[in-house]
Amino acid sequence: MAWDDLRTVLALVRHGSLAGAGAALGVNYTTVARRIRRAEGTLGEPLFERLSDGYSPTQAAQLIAEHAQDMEQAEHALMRRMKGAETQLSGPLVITASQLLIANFLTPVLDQFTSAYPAVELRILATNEMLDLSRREADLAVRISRSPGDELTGLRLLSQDTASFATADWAQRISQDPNTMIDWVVYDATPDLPKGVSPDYPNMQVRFRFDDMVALIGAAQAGLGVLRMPMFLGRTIAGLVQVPVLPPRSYADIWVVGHPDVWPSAKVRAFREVLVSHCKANKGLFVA
Amino acid sequence: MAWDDLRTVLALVRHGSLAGAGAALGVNYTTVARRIRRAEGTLGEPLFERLSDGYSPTQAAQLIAEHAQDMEQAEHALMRRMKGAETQLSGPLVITASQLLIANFLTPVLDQFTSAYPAVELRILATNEMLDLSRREADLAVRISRSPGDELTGLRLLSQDTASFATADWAQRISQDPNTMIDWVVYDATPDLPKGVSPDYPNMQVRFRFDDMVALIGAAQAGLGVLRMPMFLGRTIAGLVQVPVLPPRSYADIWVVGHPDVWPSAKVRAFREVLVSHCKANKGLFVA
DNA sequence: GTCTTCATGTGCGAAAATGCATGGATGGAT
DNA sequence: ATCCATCCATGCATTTTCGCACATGAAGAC
Repeated sequence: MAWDDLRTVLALVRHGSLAGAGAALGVNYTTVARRIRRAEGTLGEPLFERLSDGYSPTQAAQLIAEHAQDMEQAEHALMRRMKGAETQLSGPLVITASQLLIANFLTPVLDQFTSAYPAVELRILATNEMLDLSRREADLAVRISRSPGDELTGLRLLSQDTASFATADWAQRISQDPNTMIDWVVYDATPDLPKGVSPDYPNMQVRFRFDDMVALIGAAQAGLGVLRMPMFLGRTIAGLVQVPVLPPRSYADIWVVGHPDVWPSAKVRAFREVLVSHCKANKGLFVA
Repeated sequence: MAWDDLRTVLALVRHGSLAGAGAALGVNYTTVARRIRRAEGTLGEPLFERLSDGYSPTQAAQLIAEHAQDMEQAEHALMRRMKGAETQLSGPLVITASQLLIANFLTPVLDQFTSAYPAVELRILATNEMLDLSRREADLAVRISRSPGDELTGLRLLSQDTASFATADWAQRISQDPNTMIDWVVYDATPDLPKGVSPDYPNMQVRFRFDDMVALIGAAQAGLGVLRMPMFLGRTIAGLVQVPVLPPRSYADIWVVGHPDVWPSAKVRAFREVLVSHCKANKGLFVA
């Protein structure tokens, strides 16, 4: 039994269509179709029902997918360990962090790192998604969370507070009349007003909800309302000043996390060192 | 990373030479060389040192082999489970048992089974080696042992005794004069005289040792001495009769064992049924 | 010393796998 | 009702992979 055919079956079970599986495997979809046919011939058993809207796996294909998944895990473990054993400071390195963390705090780290190690091909994945470090979607992640997560190694970089920010216009209005109606712009995931608002400001309402933090910041910059955000963001972003509506409040820590297999790699360690020193030097930015 | 290349690395680490690995994989050895070169190119790292007497794996190759072994286990598990899920009574079925058990007791089972299920391509591995049922070297094994073994399912088929056998000539000589010198021919693995010999025969010596049971039987048939063997064998083999030198003694049971994944297969079950009924019908052959 | 055996590299032609383009079917949005 | 996106099957040209034959080098048997 060809192992690559097993992998192809897994991809097709996962994606449900030849095109999807082909894209995932980096081959033309006709190749997927042919490999499936070959596997069916080898096993003497149909693996998929050809439906008008895609391939539907039979029980046999599901069984294959189940075990091919184990094989895939072994492959990932292998790749992680090979990465972790690397000693040279060249070649690819993949880092992930949230868009805002990168844009507003980490750029000096990237600058310093690529200057120090020009042979490393650094790739940045600026996304809010939690990439799977076990599957090598990234080598190292900077994350805001309460703990590094299962089966990952982590280093606590920073403690941080959140506070409320708005345009200078709002700041002036609020200071002149604490009873004025204060508009909030909030993130979708937090449906209510932030907890811990000061009792000195009795009139508040949620004016807009956004599902995107960048858009939210834009709204605040445009004067649409007050926004709760991490201290470092409010201090960094142009056009916003802190307002006393929400007193500073401790928030989740910032960590650098990686898979223990990958952790010892020379490149990963080098990046960590630059990162840690930059964080130490800028501790004050994050707390009230 | 191509999974089949990982498998090729594993094979080469295991066998140490292109030719050996090629034979194990069922491909030409030049193909092995090329796949290794390709894998080295993909990983950007040498995997083997080319020595005059073969390929010597680097640490990276050993790491690959380690994980490819996990992948192989997953493959074996898959194949076992697919086999176990088979419901049709056709196609290949592999049985293993010792040479002597097959030649002297199991032939009626084979006859009956192939008559009842002519579409099954039955393959017999008549060997004394303990084949690895987890690796699908066989689907079912008839074994003489005290237990079915780790992670295998088993069914106790028969209890059996051993006793001493020799030519009629020897039998007569012994009965005429219990004090005559009695020669033994013994199996290599049991260096001493069998335990439990009757005190009625004081003069005994080991005359020959053999490393092969068939040769041993030939020696006994040629009158070279007395041989301890399972009851059913002594009774079945021409030219030998039981002699009272070694009173019948209980020996290890006969089991049919298989991997639990494969056990439910229709073919495996069908064979088991024929086997069990033949054993039940011939229970008496095995005990004194 | 020579011969045999077992090991690896290389070049060439056959075979297999792959990508691309075309054609056809289905279901949902407009 | 129509258009469009998405899916699949097939045929053809190209690329890649593979097996075979031949050459070579080292180590052990006689």
